[in-house]
Amino acid sequence: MVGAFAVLGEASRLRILEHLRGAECSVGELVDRLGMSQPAVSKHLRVLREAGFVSSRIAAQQRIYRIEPEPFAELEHWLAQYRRLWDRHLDALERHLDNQE
Amino acid sequence: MVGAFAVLGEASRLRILEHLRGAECSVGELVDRLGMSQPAVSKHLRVLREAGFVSSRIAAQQRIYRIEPEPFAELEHWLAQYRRLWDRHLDALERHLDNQE
DNA sequence: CAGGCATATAACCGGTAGGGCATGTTCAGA
DNA sequence: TCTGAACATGCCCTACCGGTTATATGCCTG
Repeated sequence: MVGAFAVLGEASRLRILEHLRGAECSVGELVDRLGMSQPAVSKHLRVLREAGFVSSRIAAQQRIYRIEPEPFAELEHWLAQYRRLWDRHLDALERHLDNQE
Repeated sequence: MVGAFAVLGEASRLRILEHLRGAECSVGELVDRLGMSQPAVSKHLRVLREAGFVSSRIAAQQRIYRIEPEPFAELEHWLAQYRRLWDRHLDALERHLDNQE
């Protein structure tokens, strides 16, 4: 879990994810949009890929990257442990639903 | 936003939050539970405090720390931008499982 | 008010992460 | 098969981060 946060705790990587959120993207397009060197972008993409946030497919000479949903689902699950802190109403609702069963 | 993730991208700080999730806690109690030096714990608490994840009140010679909900709400909000990605994923998974039957 | 406890801060150090440059690798097209 | 495009990787350097030790601060207690 800490690994996922460490991956997201980097401005360039967050920007990459925001770009990929709209549509999948080649490395070159990301380089243009981020104004960073191509090796730097590739390194970040590698980190994101090894953490499962993105995957790539090969199209000719290009690598097309896209977002993968699983790590986000894990974040959601982690966050749920803390949700009752700021949404006690939802917590009460959960107890209500539990009692329904 | 990236700041919040950077704060969470550290094992000791996540452990601190998990301890505080159950109940508020003094620095000394955290030192005992984490098996770390007191200055290290204080440094992490400072980072967490400046990021808004925790707040402290003074009780005699002790500082009692507790979780603050706002940053978690911001995480929730950030995650919502990506939620539809894994909602679709879950939908696809369900359809896949349905087809299995 | 002196002493001790709980915590914060300072100074320092070793590891590591991010950036750039140079280079390797793969593939399309002439 | 040769060339160039697109991307990955290796290497180096610098900056920052987390940890420890030592010290400062603030508050109870005798």
